[in-house]
Amino acid sequence: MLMAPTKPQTMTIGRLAKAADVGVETIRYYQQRGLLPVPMAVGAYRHYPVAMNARIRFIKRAQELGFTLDEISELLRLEDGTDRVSIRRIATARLDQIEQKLTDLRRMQKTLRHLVGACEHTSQGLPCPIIATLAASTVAAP
Amino acid sequence: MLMAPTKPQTMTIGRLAKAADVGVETIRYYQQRGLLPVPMAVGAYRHYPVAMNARIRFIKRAQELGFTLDEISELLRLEDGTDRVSIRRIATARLDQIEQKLTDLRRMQKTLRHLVGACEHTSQGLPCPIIATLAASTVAAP
DNA sequence: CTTGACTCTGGGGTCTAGTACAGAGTTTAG
DNA sequence: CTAAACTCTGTACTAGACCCCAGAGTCAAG
Repeated sequence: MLMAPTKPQTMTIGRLAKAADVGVETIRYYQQRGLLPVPMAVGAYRHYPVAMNARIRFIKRAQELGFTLDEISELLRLEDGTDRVSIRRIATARLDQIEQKLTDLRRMQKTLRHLVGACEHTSQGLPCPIIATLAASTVAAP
Repeated sequence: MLMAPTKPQTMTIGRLAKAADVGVETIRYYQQRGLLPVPMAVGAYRHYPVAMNARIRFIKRAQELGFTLDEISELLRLEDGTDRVSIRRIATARLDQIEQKLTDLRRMQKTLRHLVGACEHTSQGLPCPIIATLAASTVAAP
Protein backbone atom coordinates (compact mmCIF):
# COMPACT_ATOMS: atom_id res chain seq x y z
CA MET A 1 0.00 0.00 0.00
CA LEU A 2 1.49 3.23 -1.12
CA MET A 3 1.50 6.14 1.26
CA ALA A 4 2.27 9.73 0.60
CA PRO A 5 5.65 10.61 2.08
CA THR A 6 4.85 11.47 5.68
CA LYS A 7 5.38 15.09 6.48
CA PRO A 8 7.37 15.86 9.64
CA GLN A 9 4.15 16.77 11.47
CA THR A 10 5.20 19.98 13.09
CA MET A 11 3.38 22.81 14.72
CA THR A 12 4.06 26.44 15.41
CA ILE A 13 4.80 27.57 18.91
CA GLY A 14 1.31 28.96 19.40
CA ARG A 15 -0.40 25.70 18.47
CA LEU A 16 1.95 23.72 20.65
CA ALA A 17 1.34 26.10 23.52
CA LYS A 18 -2.40 25.71 23.17
CA ALA A 19 -2.14 21.95 22.85
CA ALA A 20 0.06 21.65 25.92
CA ASP A 21 -1.89 24.30 27.81
CA VAL A 22 1.08 26.51 28.60
CA GLY A 23 2.07 29.98 27.48
CA VAL A 24 4.10 30.63 24.38
CA GLU A 25 6.71 32.24 26.60
CA THR A 26 6.97 29.08 28.63
CA ILE A 27 7.91 27.09 25.56
CA ARG A 28 10.54 29.58 24.55
CA TYR A 29 11.81 29.53 28.12
CA TYR A 30 12.01 25.74 28.18
CA GLN A 31 13.86 25.78 24.89
CA GLN A 32 16.32 28.28 26.31
CA ARG A 33 16.78 26.11 29.38
CA GLY A 34 17.47 23.14 27.18
CA LEU A 35 14.34 21.26 28.18
CA LEU A 36 13.11 21.27 24.63
CA PRO A 37 15.32 20.74 21.62
CA VAL A 38 16.08 23.65 19.36
CA PRO A 39 13.23 23.41 16.92
CA MET A 40 13.67 23.28 13.20
CA ALA A 41 13.08 26.62 11.61
CA VAL A 42 10.64 26.75 8.74
CA GLY A 43 11.11 30.23 7.43
CA ALA A 44 11.61 32.49 10.40
CA TYR A 45 9.48 30.58 12.85
CA ARG A 46 10.03 27.70 15.19
CA HIS A 47 8.32 24.49 14.19
CA TYR A 48 8.08 21.78 16.80
CA PRO A 49 7.38 18.13 16.26
CA VAL A 50 3.99 17.11 17.59
CA ALA A 51 5.79 14.86 20.08
CA MET A 52 6.94 17.93 21.99
CA ASN A 53 3.49 18.04 23.47
CA ALA A 54 4.25 14.84 25.37
CA ARG A 55 7.56 16.30 26.49
CA ILE A 56 5.90 19.34 27.94
CA ARG A 57 3.43 17.18 29.78
CA PHE A 58 6.35 15.18 31.14
CA ILE A 59 7.79 18.40 32.49
CA LYS A 60 4.51 19.47 34.01
CA ARG A 61 3.98 16.13 35.70
CA ALA A 62 7.47 16.19 37.09
CA GLN A 63 6.81 19.66 38.45
CA GLU A 64 3.73 18.37 40.21
CA LEU A 65 6.00 15.93 41.99
CA GLY A 66 8.18 18.78 43.16
CA PHE A 67 11.09 18.47 40.77
CA THR A 68 12.88 21.64 39.73
CA LEU A 69 13.51 22.39 36.09
CA ASP A 70 17.16 21.52 36.56
CA GLU A 71 16.23 18.11 37.88
CA ILE A 72 13.70 17.65 35.12
CA SER A 73 16.41 18.52 32.66
CA GLU A 74 18.42 15.63 34.03
CA LEU A 75 15.47 13.31 34.02
CA LEU A 76 14.89 14.10 30.38
CA ARG A 77 18.48 13.24 29.63
CA LEU A 78 17.86 9.90 31.31
CA GLU A 79 14.57 9.48 29.56
CA ASP A 80 15.46 6.20 27.93
CA GLY A 81 15.23 4.71 31.40
CA THR A 82 18.44 2.69 31.26
CA ASP A 83 20.34 4.55 33.96
CA ARG A 84 17.97 3.77 36.72
CA VAL A 85 20.53 4.45 39.42
CA SER A 86 20.81 8.08 38.39
CA ILE A 87 17.08 8.42 38.03
CA ARG A 88 16.55 7.07 41.52
CA ARG A 89 19.26 9.30 42.88
CA ILE A 90 17.40 12.36 41.63
CA ALA A 91 14.05 11.12 42.85
CA THR A 92 15.43 10.17 46.24
CA ALA A 93 17.09 13.54 46.69
CA ARG A 94 13.80 15.24 45.91
CA LEU A 95 11.99 12.91 48.28
CA ASP A 96 14.45 13.76 51.05
CA GLN A 97 13.87 17.45 50.54
CA ILE A 98 10.14 16.94 50.61
CA GLU A 99 10.45 15.02 53.84
CA GLN A 100 12.58 17.74 55.38
CA LYS A 101 10.00 20.30 54.39
CA LEU A 102 7.25 18.14 55.82
CA THR A 103 9.07 17.98 59.12
CA ASP A 104 9.40 21.74 59.24
CA LEU A 105 5.80 22.34 58.31
CA ARG A 106 4.49 19.83 60.82
CA ARG A 107 6.36 21.59 63.56
CA MET A 108 4.90 24.92 62.52
CA GLN A 109 1.45 23.43 62.22
CA LYS A 110 1.63 21.93 65.68
CA THR A 111 2.74 25.15 67.28
CA LEU A 112 0.28 27.31 65.42
CA ARG A 113 -2.62 25.00 66.11
CA HIS A 114 -1.76 25.03 69.76
CA LEU A 115 -1.49 28.81 69.80
CA VAL A 116 -4.72 29.47 67.94
CA GLY A 117 -6.50 27.05 70.22
CA ALA A 118 -5.04 28.67 73.30
CA CYS A 119 -6.01 32.09 72.03
CA GLU A 120 -9.59 30.98 71.49
CA HIS A 121 -9.82 29.65 75.01
CA THR A 122 -8.18 32.56 76.74
CA SER A 123 -10.66 34.93 78.22
CA GLN A 124 -10.82 38.55 77.25
CA GLY A 125 -8.56 40.82 79.16
CA LEU A 126 -5.83 38.27 79.43
CA PRO A 127 -2.88 38.69 77.10
CA CYS A 128 -3.08 37.01 73.72
CA PRO A 129 -1.06 33.78 73.81
CA ILE A 130 0.00 34.15 70.19
CA ILE A 131 1.53 37.55 70.72
CA ALA A 132 2.86 36.53 74.11
CA THR A 133 4.65 33.57 72.61
CA LEU A 134 6.18 35.59 69.82
CA ALA A 135 7.30 38.20 72.30
CA ALA A 136 8.72 35.65 74.70
CA SER A 137 12.02 33.89 74.73
CA THR A 138 11.45 30.74 72.71
CA VAL A 139 8.73 29.79 70.28
CA ALA A 140 8.45 26.09 70.73
CA ALA A 141 10.28 23.08 71.95
CA PRO A 142 11.36 20.89 69.05
CA MET B 1 17.40 59.95 95.80
CA LEU B 2 18.51 61.99 92.89
CA MET B 3 19.28 60.22 89.69
CA ALA B 4 20.97 61.56 86.64
CA PRO B 5 18.40 62.07 83.90
CA THR B 6 18.15 58.62 82.31
CA LYS B 7 19.60 58.52 78.89
CA PRO B 8 17.44 57.01 76.16
CA GLN B 9 19.57 53.85 76.10
CA THR B 10 20.19 53.56 72.43
CA MET B 11 22.57 51.65 70.28
CA THR B 12 24.01 52.03 66.84
CA ILE B 13 22.84 49.73 64.09
CA GLY B 14 25.94 47.59 64.29
CA ARG B 15 25.55 46.92 67.99
CA LEU B 16 21.90 46.13 67.56
CA ALA B 17 22.69 43.80 64.70
CA LYS B 18 25.22 41.97 66.78
CA ALA B 19 22.90 41.79 69.77
CA ALA B 20 20.03 40.46 67.67
CA ASP B 21 22.29 38.24 65.60
CA VAL B 22 21.23 39.60 62.24
CA GLY B 23 23.03 41.60 59.62
CA VAL B 24 23.15 45.36 59.60
CA GLU B 25 21.45 45.28 56.22
CA THR B 26 18.62 43.26 57.64
CA ILE B 27 17.89 45.96 60.18
CA ARG B 28 17.86 48.65 57.54
CA TYR B 29 15.65 46.44 55.44
CA TYR B 30 13.21 45.90 58.29
CA GLN B 31 13.12 49.62 58.92
CA GLN B 32 12.36 50.24 55.28
CA ARG B 33 9.59 47.67 55.43
CA GLY B 34 8.13 49.39 58.44
CA LEU B 35 8.86 46.53 60.82
CA LEU B 36 11.08 48.73 62.91
CA PRO B 37 10.33 52.36 63.72
CA VAL B 38 12.36 55.08 62.10
CA PRO B 39 15.15 55.46 64.59
CA MET B 40 16.19 58.69 66.13
CA ALA B 41 19.18 60.16 64.45
CA VAL B 42 22.08 61.17 66.63
CA GLY B 43 24.32 62.99 64.27
CA ALA B 44 24.17 61.20 60.96
CA TYR B 45 23.63 57.73 62.34
CA ARG B 46 20.61 55.71 63.36
CA HIS B 47 20.28 55.09 67.06
CA TYR B 48 17.83 52.41 68.14
CA PRO B 49 16.34 51.89 71.54
CA VAL B 50 17.64 48.76 73.22
CA ALA B 51 14.10 47.39 73.10
CA MET B 52 14.40 46.93 69.36
CA ASN B 53 16.36 43.82 70.11
CA ALA B 54 13.20 42.20 71.42
CA ARG B 55 11.31 43.37 68.38
CA ILE B 56 13.75 41.71 66.05
CA ARG B 57 13.52 38.50 67.98
CA PHE B 58 9.75 38.73 67.70
CA ILE B 59 10.15 38.92 63.95
CA LYS B 60 12.53 36.00 63.84
CA ARG B 61 10.27 33.82 65.94
CA ALA B 62 7.30 34.66 63.77
CA GLN B 63 9.31 33.70 60.73
CA GLU B 64 10.05 30.35 62.26
CA LEU B 65 6.30 29.80 62.42
CA GLY B 66 6.02 30.52 58.73
CA PHE B 67 4.70 34.07 58.81
CA THR B 68 5.73 36.38 56.01
CA LEU B 69 7.12 39.81 56.77
CA ASP B 70 3.84 41.36 55.68
CA GLU B 71 1.97 39.26 58.18
CA ILE B 72 4.53 40.00 60.84
CA SER B 73 4.06 43.67 60.10
CA GLU B 74 0.40 43.27 60.91
CA LEU B 75 1.11 41.23 64.00
CA LEU B 76 3.38 43.98 65.24
CA ARG B 77 0.59 46.50 64.74
CA LEU B 78 -1.58 44.26 66.91
CA GLU B 79 1.18 43.74 69.41
CA ASP B 80 -0.78 45.06 72.34
CA GLY B 81 -2.82 41.89 72.08
CA THR B 82 -6.23 43.51 72.38
CA ASP B 83 -7.51 42.69 68.92
CA ARG B 84 -7.35 38.98 69.31
CA VAL B 85 -9.79 38.35 66.48
CA SER B 86 -7.44 39.93 63.97
CA ILE B 87 -4.46 38.15 65.41
CA ARG B 88 -6.23 34.82 65.17
CA ARG B 89 -7.34 35.61 61.63
CA ILE B 90 -3.74 36.03 60.58
CA ALA B 91 -2.57 32.96 62.42
CA THR B 92 -5.41 30.86 61.08
CA ALA B 93 -4.76 31.96 57.52
CA ARG B 94 -1.14 30.97 57.90
CA LEU B 95 -2.17 27.68 59.44
CA ASP B 96 -4.48 26.99 56.52
CA GLN B 97 -1.71 27.66 54.06
CA ILE B 98 0.62 25.39 55.96
CA GLU B 99 -1.99 22.66 55.93
CA GLN B 100 -2.53 23.10 52.22
CA LYS B 101 1.18 22.80 51.68
CA LEU B 102 1.31 19.74 53.88
CA THR B 103 -1.40 18.13 51.81
CA ASP B 104 0.49 18.83 48.60
CA LEU B 105 3.77 17.58 49.97
CA ARG B 106 2.24 14.45 51.39
CA ARG B 107 0.79 13.62 48.00
CA MET B 108 4.17 14.16 46.37
CA GLN B 109 5.89 12.12 49.04
CA LYS B 110 3.49 9.24 48.64
CA THR B 111 3.84 9.14 44.88
CA LEU B 112 7.60 9.51 44.94
CA ARG B 113 8.04 6.89 47.61
CA HIS B 114 5.92 4.53 45.62
CA LEU B 115 7.86 5.24 42.44
CA VAL B 116 11.29 4.91 44.00
CA GLY B 117 10.22 1.66 45.61
CA ALA B 118 8.82 0.35 42.35
CA CYS B 119 11.98 1.32 40.53
CA GLU B 120 14.12 -0.52 43.04
CA HIS B 121 12.06 -3.66 42.65
CA THR B 122 11.82 -3.60 38.89
CA SER B 123 14.33 -5.86 37.25
CA GLN B 124 16.90 -4.61 34.85
CA GLY B 125 15.77 -4.43 31.27
CA LEU B 126 12.26 -3.45 32.17
CA PRO B 127 11.37 0.21 31.75
CA CYS B 128 11.96 2.52 34.70
CA PRO B 129 8.67 3.12 36.50
CA ILE B 130 9.63 6.68 37.40
CA ILE B 131 10.25 7.71 33.83
CA ALA B 132 7.30 5.66 32.64
CA THR B 133 4.99 7.44 35.03
CA LEU B 134 6.22 10.86 34.07
CA ALA B 135 5.85 10.00 30.41
CA ALA B 136 2.38 8.55 30.86
CA SER B 137 -0.96 10.22 31.05
CA THR B 138 -1.47 11.03 34.72
CA VAL B 139 0.93 11.19 37.59
CA ALA B 140 -1.14 10.06 40.48
CA ALA B 141 -4.66 9.68 41.63
CA PRO B 142 -5.58 12.37 44.18
C1' DC C 1 -2.42 41.88 -2.06
C1' DT C 2 -4.02 43.20 2.03
C1' DT C 3 -5.15 42.52 6.58
C1' DG C 4 -5.02 40.49 10.77
C1' DA C 5 -3.11 37.05 13.47
C1' DC C 6 0.86 35.23 14.57
C1' DT C 7 5.89 35.17 15.81
C1' DC C 8 10.53 37.04 16.47
C1' DT C 9 14.31 39.08 19.66
C1' DG C 10 15.62 41.40 23.52
C1' DG C 11 14.82 43.30 27.47
C1' DG C 12 12.34 44.19 31.79
C1' DG C 13 9.35 42.94 35.75
C1' DT C 14 7.19 39.74 39.26
C1' DC C 15 7.66 37.58 44.22
C1' DT C 16 10.40 36.98 48.92
C1' DA C 17 13.78 38.15 52.10
C1' DG C 18 17.41 39.54 52.15
C1' DT C 19 22.97 40.13 50.66
C1' DA C 20 26.67 42.72 48.43
C1' DC C 21 28.86 46.57 47.04
C1' DA C 22 30.60 51.39 45.80
C1' DG C 23 31.88 55.57 47.23
C1' DA C 24 31.23 58.94 50.51
C1' DG C 25 30.80 60.64 55.12
C1' DT C 26 31.21 60.14 60.43
C1' DT C 27 32.78 58.78 64.80
C1' DT C 28 35.94 57.28 68.13
C1' DA C 29 40.22 55.37 70.13
C1' DG C 30 44.74 56.28 70.75
C1' DC D 1 45.10 64.62 64.65
C1' DT D 2 44.98 60.46 62.38
C1' DA D 3 43.58 56.13 61.19
C1' DA D 4 40.57 52.44 61.84
C1' DA D 5 36.10 51.19 62.19
C1' DC D 6 31.85 52.24 61.52
C1' DT D 7 27.74 54.03 58.94
C1' DC D 8 25.32 56.41 55.25
C1' DT D 9 22.52 56.20 50.63
C1' DG D 10 21.47 53.97 46.61
C1' DT D 11 21.77 50.44 43.50
C1' DA D 12 22.14 45.84 41.93
C1' DC D 13 22.04 40.97 42.61
C1' DT D 14 20.49 36.18 44.32
C1' DA D 15 16.95 31.94 43.39
C1' DG D 16 12.95 29.83 40.45
C1' DA D 17 9.77 29.89 36.92
C1' DC D 18 7.98 32.28 34.44
C1' DC D 19 4.98 36.81 32.41
C1' DC D 20 4.72 41.06 29.76
C1' DC D 21 5.96 44.40 26.42
C1' DA D 22 7.81 47.05 22.28
C1' DG D 23 8.76 47.16 17.82
C1' DA D 24 9.72 44.63 13.94
C1' DG D 25 9.05 40.89 10.87
C1' DT D 26 6.22 36.96 8.79
C1' DC D 27 2.64 34.00 7.42
C1' DA D 28 -2.05 32.53 5.79
C1' DA D 29 -6.67 33.44 4.41
C1' DG D 30 -9.77 35.87 1.61
